[in-house]
Amino acid sequence: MNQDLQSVSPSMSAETVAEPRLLVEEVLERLRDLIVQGELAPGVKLNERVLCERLRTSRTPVREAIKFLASEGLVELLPNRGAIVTPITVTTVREMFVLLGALEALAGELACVNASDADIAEIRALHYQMLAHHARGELAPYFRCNQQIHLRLVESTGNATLANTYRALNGHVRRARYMANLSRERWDHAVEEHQKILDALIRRDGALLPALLRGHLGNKMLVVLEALGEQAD
Amino acid sequence: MNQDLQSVSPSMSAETVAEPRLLVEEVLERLRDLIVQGELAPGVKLNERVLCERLRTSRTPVREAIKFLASEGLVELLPNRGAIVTPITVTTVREMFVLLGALEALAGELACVNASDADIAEIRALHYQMLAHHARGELAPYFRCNQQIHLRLVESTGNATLANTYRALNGHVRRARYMANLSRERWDHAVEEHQKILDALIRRDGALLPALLRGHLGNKMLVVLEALGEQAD
DNA sequence: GCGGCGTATTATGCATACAAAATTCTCCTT
DNA sequence: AAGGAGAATTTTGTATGCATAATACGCCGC
Repeated sequence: MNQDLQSVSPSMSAETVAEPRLLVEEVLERLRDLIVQGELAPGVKLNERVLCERLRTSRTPVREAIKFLASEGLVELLPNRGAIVTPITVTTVREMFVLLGALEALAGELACVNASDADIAEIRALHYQMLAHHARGELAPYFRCNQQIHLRLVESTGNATLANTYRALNGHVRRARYMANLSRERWDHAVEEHQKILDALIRRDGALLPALLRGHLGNKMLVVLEALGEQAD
Repeated sequence: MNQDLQSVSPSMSAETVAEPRLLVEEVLERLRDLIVQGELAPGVKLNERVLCERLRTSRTPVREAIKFLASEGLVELLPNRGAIVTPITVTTVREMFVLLGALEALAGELACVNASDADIAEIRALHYQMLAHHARGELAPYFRCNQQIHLRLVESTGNATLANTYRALNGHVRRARYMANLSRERWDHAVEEHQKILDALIRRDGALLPALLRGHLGNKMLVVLEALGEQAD
């Protein structure tokens, strides 16, 4: 959904007039990172005064950013009692993965039709980069590539609304993922799935790709739910 | 996404202590209605002072509500220039319907598994009520029933995340719909589709229902795009 | 009459002030 | 010592103040 406050397009020209970014945007981005990366853990209370000191602003931008994040679902508003980081429950994780599965399946279908050859080439490059990290056992970089691939795929559909919705949901799920202690076996399996996904995309197989993606997401869900220490169904 | 600020659960007991609603909530709800119902037309500037007078508050709650709606996508923030009601373009309408189609398809699939018999009975009742309005040519009540049916279907999946995402997107689309000047022919056709949808739901036909819903949404899209005065592809 | 420049006005963004609600702490009772 | 009433403190929600960016207006030249 949110279209403005996050696309900052960090232009690299030396003479950018340094468009003075709005404070709310700054705070919003920073808060979101803190939450997604788990530094502000699920369930913790957001104390405005503390956040103000940490972010060096007054309460106004902080409060406005919190409202934004509330709509995004990353924080929950408790009337007269401020806000907390939205707790992660087995139920919501499961719900979100089901939804993400459907979104990625749609993305796969659309990508087969709408993605440019350049889009696919870029995803292919990311895929091989990811394989390298897998081979070296570099988990964090692997995850980054992985995320990039999925995001690029969704973006290659040309459907910005889809991409925005995906990003928002993905933010939530990523919070849960940092605990996902991938076994080598599962990891290898995920990589295999990615290979099939890439192949289907290159062949623009609009029937197969959605199914592969949905299955892939289903497996991701199992991993995360396992990490949450709960039986998945 | 947004889970708190809209579920107000208007308890009907005579002795509800009248929990003093937060002003932001009030403003948020009111603003959202104004936008969804088109009273604040797409593209118009949101002047804080004017809104404050209209809603009898200070700027703070208004500004916070606007941030919330920005994340929801109903308004766009223009740095240093306030906010406008998100314009409706052919592109975004098309994008949203594609997305809605996938969401409802997913909902159909899940509903066939998870919906209770009571859920289905309720949808069935709404369906017949809708038929009545159709027979009498009562367009507005027809639309209300229609909305209700789709919403109930999505809710009957038991996937709250899905339902929230659906609601947000649907809000956008509804803004475009008030212009949809349904021809009798198209109207009849839509009703036929709804009949098939209901039948498939009752039979819990998890293979057919998603396809029907997706097709139905596709047709809705055509109607709306037509009304937007633009060729759909 | 039209266009452009400089000023006046307005609107926005951020900070702060104030009131009410929630929380914490204290101290008393049992 | 545990529990609870009540005051003190903190925190939130809302209003307002102030600085700056954007806009509107008027004036002048052409």
